[in-house]
Amino acid sequence: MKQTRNTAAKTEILKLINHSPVALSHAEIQSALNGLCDRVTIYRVLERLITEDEVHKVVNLEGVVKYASCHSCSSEEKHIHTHNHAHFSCEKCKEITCLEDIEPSFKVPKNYQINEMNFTLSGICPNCR
Amino acid sequence: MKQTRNTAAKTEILKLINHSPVALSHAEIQSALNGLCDRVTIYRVLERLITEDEVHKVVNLEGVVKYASCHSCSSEEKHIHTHNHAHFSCEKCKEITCLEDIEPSFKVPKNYQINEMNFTLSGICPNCR
DNA sequence: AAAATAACGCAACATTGTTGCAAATACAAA
DNA sequence: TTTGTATTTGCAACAATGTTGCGTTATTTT
Repeated sequence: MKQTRNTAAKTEILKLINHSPVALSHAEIQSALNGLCDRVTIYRVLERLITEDEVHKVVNLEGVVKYASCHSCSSEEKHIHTHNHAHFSCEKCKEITCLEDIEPSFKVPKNYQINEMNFTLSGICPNCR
Repeated sequence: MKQTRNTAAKTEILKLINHSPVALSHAEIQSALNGLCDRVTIYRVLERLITEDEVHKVVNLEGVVKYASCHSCSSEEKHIHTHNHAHFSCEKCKEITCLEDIEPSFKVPKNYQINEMNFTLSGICPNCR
């Protein structure tokens, strides 16, 4: 197993994501970092944070990739880490928030092996009404 | 209201999507068309087909945008057209299929106005097992 | 047939994401 | 503290995807 190191970039990016109530895009992280590190480094740090289960990736209805913290996921079960909670994508402010307490139920179709799910609702968030 | 015309490109693209059991990406459509029209035209035709409710857009877990036909959506209710059915995204063959008969249920959170949903399950499809 | 308008092709550009490689650095061990 | 080494970084270059402007072509209406 490859050892992973703590660097300024990683610390700052994780802090940003953890302190944000909404999921952040790569572009948003980059401009928030204000030139702290290279564009490419951000991609690589995000990749690392995902494999370390510190962060998860969400895609909104338009296909924009965003990153959110995993503070809702208990650390004890990180080895079976999944992100099977719903997300909300606001059509107005384009923000993505985690809806932790909504657990959708559905009938599993035969012959399909389900490993992950992406359940994103979109519309207008409380702030934009 | 802007008038819309039937062109060779539009006819062929719609035929492709309607005859495909899986959702198609822009790249897949382009190579299937074999140079019938320009890359940009495909984007514009797809846009048109979406506003005409002939086609809908799906995004898989990796953020790849695909297009699927709307034959499952009854034409009478096109003015209240939504695509609230689930999709399945195979991790192996990367194909997206519509799971028409799965209607997920969930508790609607307060203060959120929900207009659309994207419910994508991913894993291994019957063909890849 | 002429006028109006929708669709197209092309070129140019923007954004997002990836890869290779040499230089910088974090961190454990001496 | 210094040293050794694997990890991380920056840079440059590239690929894929999507958008826009504009002059030309095609379709529809009158």
